[in-house]
Amino acid sequence: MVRKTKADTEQTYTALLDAAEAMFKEKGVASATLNDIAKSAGMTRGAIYWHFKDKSELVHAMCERATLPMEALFNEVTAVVGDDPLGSIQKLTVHALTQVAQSPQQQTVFDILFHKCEKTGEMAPMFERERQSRGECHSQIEVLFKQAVKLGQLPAETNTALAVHALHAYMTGLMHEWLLDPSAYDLAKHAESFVQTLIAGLRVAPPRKRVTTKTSVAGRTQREKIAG
Amino acid sequence: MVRKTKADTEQTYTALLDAAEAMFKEKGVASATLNDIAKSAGMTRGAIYWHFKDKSELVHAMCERATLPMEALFNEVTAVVGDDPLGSIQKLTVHALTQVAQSPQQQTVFDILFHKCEKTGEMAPMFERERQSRGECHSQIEVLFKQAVKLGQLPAETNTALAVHALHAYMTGLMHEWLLDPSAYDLAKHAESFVQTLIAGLRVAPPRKRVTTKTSVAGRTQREKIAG
DNA sequence: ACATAAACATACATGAATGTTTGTAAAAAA
DNA sequence: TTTTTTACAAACATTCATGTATGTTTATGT
Repeated sequence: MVRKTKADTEQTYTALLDAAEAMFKEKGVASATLNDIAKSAGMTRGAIYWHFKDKSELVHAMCERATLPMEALFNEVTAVVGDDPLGSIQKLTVHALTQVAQSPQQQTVFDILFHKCEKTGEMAPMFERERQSRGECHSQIEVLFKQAVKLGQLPAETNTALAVHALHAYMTGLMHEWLLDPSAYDLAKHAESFVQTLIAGLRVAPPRKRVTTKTSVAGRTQREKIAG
Repeated sequence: MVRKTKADTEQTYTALLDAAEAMFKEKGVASATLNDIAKSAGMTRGAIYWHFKDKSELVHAMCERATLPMEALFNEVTAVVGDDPLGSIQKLTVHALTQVAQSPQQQTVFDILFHKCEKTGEMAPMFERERQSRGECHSQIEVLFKQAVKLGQLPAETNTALAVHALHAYMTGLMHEWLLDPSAYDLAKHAESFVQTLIAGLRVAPPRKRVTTKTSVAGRTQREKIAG
C-alpha cells in the first residue's frame, strides 16, 4: 500500500514525530539518523522527506507540537492584568512546572532541547526565534513585576528586569536539572514550594535598582541572629 | 620541522585545546570536525590523534582544564566547617558565578557544555562521571545546609535535600541563561544580589520536610499585606 | 472510467568525517 | 656519532548520512 487515506497520512505524520522524539532522546539530534527515525516509525526516509524539508524542520515541528500547550498557558495568564500580579506569576510558574512534570512528551522534548541538541548550525535559526519570543515573554513578565511593585507586593527598590532574569533562570534550572534525573524527587509535588521560596526571596531581598552595599544584607542578618 | 622540543609539544597541546574551544563554540561539538580544530590550531589531524585518542577525549581534556579552578574553589570552601555554614554557601555560590563571569575561557567551555554539546553517545560516559561528582557535591552542600539548620540560620522544618536542589537549579539556570547573552546584564556585578535573593527565600519560605498545606505561605502573606 | 496527483519506497550518487597506516625530520638517548 | 623515539604530516581505505531522482500504488477529482 502506498497511497493512504487522509487519516492514514496524518497518522504517519505523528508517528514520525513520535519516532523523532524517541530517537533524538536516545541518540541526540545530531547522531540520530533520518533512517533511524523512519525505521522506528515503520517507514523509510522517503516518508520523512515527503513531510519535512530536512532534519531541522522535523525538529522544529516536534518542538512546536510539544511547546504549544506551554505557550497557551502563558498567554492565558498574561492576558488578564489582575489585582494580584505576583500571584499570577506564581500561578504561571507553578503551572509550567507541573505541566512538564505530568507530560511525558514535554519531558522528552525539553530533555532533548536541554541535553540532546546543539544550538548551532542548522538549529541556530530555530533557537534564534525562540530567543526572540523569550524576549517578549520577559517583558510581559516584567510588566507583572512592575505591577507587583506598584501594588506593594514587592519592595519599591526592586529591579524588575533582574527579577525576571532570576525567576527565569530558576525555572530553567529546575527543569534542566530535574530532567537529568526525574526520579530524584517528585517535581509536581514540590513545584509550588520551590516557586514560593524564590518569590519569598524576591519580596524580602530582591535585586535592587541601585546595587547593594558591599556588606550583604542576608549576611548581616545572619550574623546578627547568631550573635543575638 | 617535525620533532619539537618539550616546550613546543606542550604548546601545540594547549593550542589544540584552545582551537577545540573555539571550534566547538562556533560549530558545536558534533559538527566541529577534527580537521577544523587541527587547521584552526595550525596543525593536521595527526597532531590530534597523537595527543588524544579521539574526539571525546579531546572534549574531556578541554573540560578538565576549564573546570579545575571551579573544583578547587569548591574543595576550599567545603573543607572547613565554620560557624557560618550559610555564609559559606553564599560565598561559594557567589564566587562560582563571579569566577565564570570573569573568565572568558570558562564562559566558552560552559557555553559549550550547556548549549553546544549533546550529552549522549560518545559523550555519555563523561557526563555520567560528572553526574557522580555532582552527587557528592550535593551531599557536601547538604551537610552545610543541615549545619545551618542546627545553628538556626534556617528554619528547623527545612527540607535540606530540596534546598540543595533549589540552589543548584538556581545556579545552573543563571549560568545557562546568562551565557545565552552575556551582554544582557553584568553577572559579576549582580551575582551577590542574585544569591542573596534565593538564600533569603530559603530562610523565610524553604521547602519543608512535610509538604506545605494547599494554601500557599507566600500567597497568604501577600494577601494579608494587601488586605492590611 | 480515466487522468492526475498524493504518499510514500527504492535506488543512486555524492561528499565528508573517521580511523589507520605510513612517512619523516629532528631531539634525545646510547 | 649513531640509534632510537618523538611528534607530528600525508596518504589511504572505509563507513555512512544526506539529498535527489525515480518508481509504484492507490485515493480522488472529473
